[in-house]
Amino acid sequence: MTVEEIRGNMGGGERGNNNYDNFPIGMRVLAVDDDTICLKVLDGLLRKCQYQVTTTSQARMALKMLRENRDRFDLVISDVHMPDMDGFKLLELVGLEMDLPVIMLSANSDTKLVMKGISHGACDYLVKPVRIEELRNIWQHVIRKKKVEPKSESKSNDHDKSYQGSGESGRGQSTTGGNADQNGKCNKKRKDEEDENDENGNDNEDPTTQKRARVVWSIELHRKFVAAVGQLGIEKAVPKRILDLMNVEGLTRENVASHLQKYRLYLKRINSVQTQQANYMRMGSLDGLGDFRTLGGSGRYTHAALSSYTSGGGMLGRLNSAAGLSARNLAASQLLQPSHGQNLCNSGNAFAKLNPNIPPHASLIQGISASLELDRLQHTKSTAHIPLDESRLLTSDVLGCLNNSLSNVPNNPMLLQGNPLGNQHSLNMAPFSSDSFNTGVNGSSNWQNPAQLSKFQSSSFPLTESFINSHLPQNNVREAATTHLQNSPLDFSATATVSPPFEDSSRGEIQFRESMAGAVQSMNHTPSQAWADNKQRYTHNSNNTFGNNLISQVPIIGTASLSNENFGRRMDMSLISRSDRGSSTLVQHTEHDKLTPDSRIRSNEDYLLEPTKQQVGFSPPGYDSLDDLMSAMKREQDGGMLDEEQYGFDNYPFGS
DNA sequence: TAGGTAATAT
DNA sequence: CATATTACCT
Repeated sequence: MTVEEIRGNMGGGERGNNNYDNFPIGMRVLAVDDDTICLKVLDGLLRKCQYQVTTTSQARMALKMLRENRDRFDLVISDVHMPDMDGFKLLELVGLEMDLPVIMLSANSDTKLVMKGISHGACDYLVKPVRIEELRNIWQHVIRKKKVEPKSESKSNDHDKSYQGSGESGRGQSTTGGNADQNGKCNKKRKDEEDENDENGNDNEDPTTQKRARVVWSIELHRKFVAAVGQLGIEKAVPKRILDLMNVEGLTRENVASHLQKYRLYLKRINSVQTQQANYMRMGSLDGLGDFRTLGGSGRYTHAALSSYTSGGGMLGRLNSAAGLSARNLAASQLLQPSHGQNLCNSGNAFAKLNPNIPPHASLIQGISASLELDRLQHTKSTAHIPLDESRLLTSDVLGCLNNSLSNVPNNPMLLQGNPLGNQHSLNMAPFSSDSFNTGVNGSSNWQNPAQLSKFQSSSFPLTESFINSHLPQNNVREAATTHLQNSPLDFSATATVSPPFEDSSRGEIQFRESMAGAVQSMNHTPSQAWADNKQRYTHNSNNTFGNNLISQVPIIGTASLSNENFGRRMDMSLISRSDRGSSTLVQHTEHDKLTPDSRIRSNEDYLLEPTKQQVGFSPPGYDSLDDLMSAMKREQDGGMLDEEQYGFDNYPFGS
């Protein structure tokens, strides 16, 4: 963005005597902190950066100043804890009313707070004491915002657009709705991709440009898409109608069609997973061979599975080999004993068996694991520690009982959002999935991630950090996911169910998100089995987060208590085993992990012993939302369950 | 013309 | 290599 553009975009108000020819210099910053010392320091630092600083120790005053003349400042940097007004409140109001970039400041680097800040629309979250280096770059938030602004398609879509749904009982589907304001603030949208800090001033933001930039299906966009599909009902969701419903300028029917194609593919895959479960259950074969043909979500994966079978030599063997990574570190690798392996799978089977009629849950769970998978996929990209074969191997074998085809899922976040939920569930799930989407995509090569996100990462944000940067072997992630899912699906459903009660949606979302993220992370840890190669960092924090959050949320379902206890126990163990673990390398830490196996197994057993309870707690009311998808799936499943051929989706209900 | 699917491009 | 785009067929 050029200086001129900045000028032009800078709200048009009188700039006073500001000179933007050397932009960052003179940027008008409003610093808010009730602690006058901090404020002073901050002021000093900001001035060192040659910003034009205004300070106030009262949030209300800050708000007043901002309201009086919203063009008076370019950026707000505010403490989180303030007596007269919560920093988040200020953040929210500012975001709502003047849409200035806001940077949160706090001595507390607690994950929750960071999450809350970012989720509420903060462009950045700085931890005190703030270093000047951090402040030197905050101007980029101003640029970023200004650049996103012009394109904002806000008004047309958000609330109003919905409900033109025909006879269809328009389900809730406020998926995006109000949050768009907050989130959108710092989220970049679709095609106006933007570069980080470049003062070069070479820009091309010419809206009239003919070249139809390839549509990037941002989370927002995808949400809309999903919302539209949900509204129409999966069966009636055809490109054109979706397009109408989405009401996104510049989007073509073709774009939607393409996305829909992918989406359907994705749905199928999910469905196939489900089928697999069923099949697996019926066949009950331990060697897994019989199922593999069935299990393959797609041709190539079937092959992969088969080949891995031959090389691995039977499921158990593979179980061992797959888990062998961790087995190294387990003195007595009990958890790799056949019996346990069997148990693991049986638990999955049991689960499936116990809940054959409650697909929604399955989907829920699969969704979660799929999200994990996305994470894994990313790791695959960025790290090449583990031979792909092995990870596959593990997928189809050890975890074959549940989610073998997940590795095939092209776009996992679809899963969670994918279900035409539209109601509270989607509300709850979406944030998580979008997060994982974000997270996942951030690391991918072709995604320009917003600065606040990268900042996010770099500021040691535990969850994100581990999500993005951990060099977790994919196997572990997956195994963890699956193991956990098999063992305590309840935790998730419970969590999801509990979320709504939170005061406001965004908060609920945040918490949910946290807990989910925590859960996910915990899954990484839970199986404990040393995960020797786990180079994760910042784990301690996240564990705390998880422990506090999830556990506090889950108990609503009475029957869940047992699981929760186990969960908690596992978390604790996780904490223990990790407490000493820094960012240094794995090998040395493996000793710690030896602590866990026993208890872990017991935990598993506990889970296994409680299938019925799980089931009970597992069928909360209000799953109507999932009906569309699920009924569709079910139909398909009923029709061709025993005929495996995952390829035979021609009769898939989504078809024309 | 629209939708679905497969091929191709990025 | 995954995913978006384009082409082609119904």
